[in-house]
Amino acid sequence: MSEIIEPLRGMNDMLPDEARWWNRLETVARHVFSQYGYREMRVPLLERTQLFKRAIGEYTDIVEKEMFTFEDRDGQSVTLRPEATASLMRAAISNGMVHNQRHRVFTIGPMFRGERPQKGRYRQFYQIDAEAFGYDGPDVDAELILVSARIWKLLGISRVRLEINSLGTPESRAEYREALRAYFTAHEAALDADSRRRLVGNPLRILDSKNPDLAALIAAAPLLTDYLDPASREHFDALKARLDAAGIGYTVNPRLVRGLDYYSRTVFEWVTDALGSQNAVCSGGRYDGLVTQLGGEHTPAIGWALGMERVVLLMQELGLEACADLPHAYFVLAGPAAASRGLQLAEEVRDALPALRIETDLTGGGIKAQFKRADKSGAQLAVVIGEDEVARGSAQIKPLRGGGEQQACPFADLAGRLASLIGSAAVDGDGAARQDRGR
RNA sequence: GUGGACGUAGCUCAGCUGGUAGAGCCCCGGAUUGUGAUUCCGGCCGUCGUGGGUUCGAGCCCCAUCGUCCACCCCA
Repeated sequence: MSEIIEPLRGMNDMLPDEARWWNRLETVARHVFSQYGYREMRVPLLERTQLFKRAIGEYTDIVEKEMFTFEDRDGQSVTLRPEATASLMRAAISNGMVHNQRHRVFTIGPMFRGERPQKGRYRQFYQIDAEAFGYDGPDVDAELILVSARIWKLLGISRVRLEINSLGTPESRAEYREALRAYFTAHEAALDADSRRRLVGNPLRILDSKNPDLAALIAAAPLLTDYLDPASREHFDALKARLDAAGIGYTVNPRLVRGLDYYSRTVFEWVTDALGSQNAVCSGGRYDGLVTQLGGEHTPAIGWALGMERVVLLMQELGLEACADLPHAYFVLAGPAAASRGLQLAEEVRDALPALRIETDLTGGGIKAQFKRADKSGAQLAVVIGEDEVARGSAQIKPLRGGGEQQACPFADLAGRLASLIGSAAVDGDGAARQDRGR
């Protein structure tokens, strides 16, 4: 045997039991997107490094130290996308979608960031991204938040809280940045090393510090809200009114600044207290200047990204349900003739009841062993087909959970009998269910 | 990138002050003839993360390395 090849740090394999949760989340998200007219878009995972530098900002942590960047065969610098918005907007520009047009889109897929892994933070991680471009009013800001809120609602997620803020225009933000820099420079002695570093690069990020020693100093710092230009303030007030009208609870967090340079005006973040340190499950904001930065015509835009592993973790923590994938019926097939006839019967049942999950025993082993597997599979019913059954043209159906007697069922009635035994809910197709393989 | 904890069978873990490894689960088979989940019996499973070092001897000590987890940082 050769040496076993291990996966890379922070790269995870997703096994079937885990994937059930992801499927549930993705199914719900796709459903909600279709309800609101958001259409799917898929873009490359690999882009020119320059795209991310220009979009996210040269001096952000992501670009400075977290990107997977390397040279391709032609010696050109390429990067595995650390987030989706830049790629999506590049694609929108490349394909002429921003010339006096409006679009609402979403994409689902992996992102890559070379951070030290911990709970809810991995080097390859998955996001669901929603973006709307071509709309400049606060209505679209509200709609995007409603889309995310509806995903929580359908999933049954609680313990998430919405925080919102407005960053204003780049000009008012610059003015505020200088005010902050002046304030913190005056108190530089009280700052920790990280904050001193941020004082030079991006003083707004000091506001995000988790250091309790800095809490008082930060609380007394100038407020972004006081520097907001009138148009941004009006926009923000209108968004709040929309949210109030829709019954979406939120708190205004004047210290919410976000880490990507391209944001302007509205920013928001859904946070949870159930996941430890990585508490942001979905966040985003408006990026009206990005398209121009990427060489397109001025196009207002806004979007959010939802961290799929964080939401899955939250679903599990809250005891919610995943997609059911346990078979409804398990076919026990004893003997060569039965194996062949059984597969054929299973096909007929699948034709008649498309939502039913049927697992056939493919081992050709003894009946006892097959029954053990039938039980282990979690199926509700075992359908037994052996030599006798084939000769008689009638299967035996045995309930494996709860009560009920084993009964004979002519092959011709199999689909109908299974449908009535299993129940219409399951036969019609069920989205989510608790799975108990045992009792 | 910084700090701390950890890394023993497929899984969860035990292994006392160093003397060349155990349990439960899982899996396979059996407890008379075609029926599971309970019970009983039997079987399979390990280069003790990896590489060095100390020692007569290391899973237990030392160093390095890789990985996991938690926090910082960052952010989804």
